[in-house]
Amino acid sequence: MATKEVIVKAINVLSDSMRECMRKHKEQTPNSQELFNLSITQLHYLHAIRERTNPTISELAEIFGVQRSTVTVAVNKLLQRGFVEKFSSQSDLRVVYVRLSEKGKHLIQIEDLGYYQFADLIMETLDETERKTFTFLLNKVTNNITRN
Amino acid sequence: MATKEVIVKAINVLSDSMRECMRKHKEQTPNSQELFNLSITQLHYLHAIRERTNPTISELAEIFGVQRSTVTVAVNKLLQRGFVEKFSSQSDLRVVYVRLSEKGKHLIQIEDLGYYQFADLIMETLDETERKTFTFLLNKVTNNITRN
DNA sequence: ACGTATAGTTAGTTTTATGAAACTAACTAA
DNA sequence: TTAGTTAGTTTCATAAAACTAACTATACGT
Repeated sequence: MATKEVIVKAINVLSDSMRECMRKHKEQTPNSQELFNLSITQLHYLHAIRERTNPTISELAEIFGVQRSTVTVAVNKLLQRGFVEKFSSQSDLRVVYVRLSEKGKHLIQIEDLGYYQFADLIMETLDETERKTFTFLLNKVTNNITRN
Repeated sequence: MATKEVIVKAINVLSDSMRECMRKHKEQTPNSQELFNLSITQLHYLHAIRERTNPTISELAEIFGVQRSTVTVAVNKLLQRGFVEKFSSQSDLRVVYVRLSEKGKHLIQIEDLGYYQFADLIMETLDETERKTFTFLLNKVTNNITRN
């Protein structure tokens, strides 16, 4: 099987499997109604906000390829529920920054536990040496992509 | 960095990067309006249908953890646009099977090209040996997960 | 043959996501 | 100071996705 095919297959299998895993995690978590009553899109926003330092509305619009108005609405919804905070730039009063609140950080941490479960699922296939190698390569790939 | 952290980071980085990559692919593809005027959810349905042989409505509802009525509506929408076909079981006339039409198969193939681009992005980080190792391990993981 | 269970559909509703257009406030350059 | 731009918001409209409840048609057990 060619390299590309392996990757495409892996993308399909792993993303299906992860969705399933996250769904189970959500079901198992207590108070999940309150915490997880967020759409996938809203979770994407929280992640994107966590990954950068204080993005602006326009940056988020750029990242997701949507209109600024869409971001305004989405962020305001997260604001109402206390997951994020907004604050103005001092040098340019038009600009609005967004960051996670403590509650938002906490939520994402709980969500990460689902990722951990999935990570376990992946790792239980491999022996100790393979695990090290896999982790090393994954890390290399990840770092490279982050750097663009 | 611990194994789990590497994986969680990789999930975040890779899924962000892939979303971005698929968006670009979509923009670059001609006739994308007609072909890709599908939501992410609808694409998930097409993938799920491709991965199995002739799932029923109830099976799809189980897979996605939604009501059967939701699946009926989603599948009918795909049916109207000619991406899937429905046909009844011969042994139980209540049961409806779903499969991809030729047009649906074609669509997914085009979408796979986006995955290929992403695969390229991943692979360009690694040298020949690393690539082989990475592919081998990924294949092992994937096969194991598929087998449940 | 009758009653119940199952597979799927239909109707109606709610929530979320999105875009377009009109708007305010703030900044920039001439 | 005036004209134009930029950042963000608000309002309005629409579509997708999900649910519940009521329904049809089929299957099955007794």
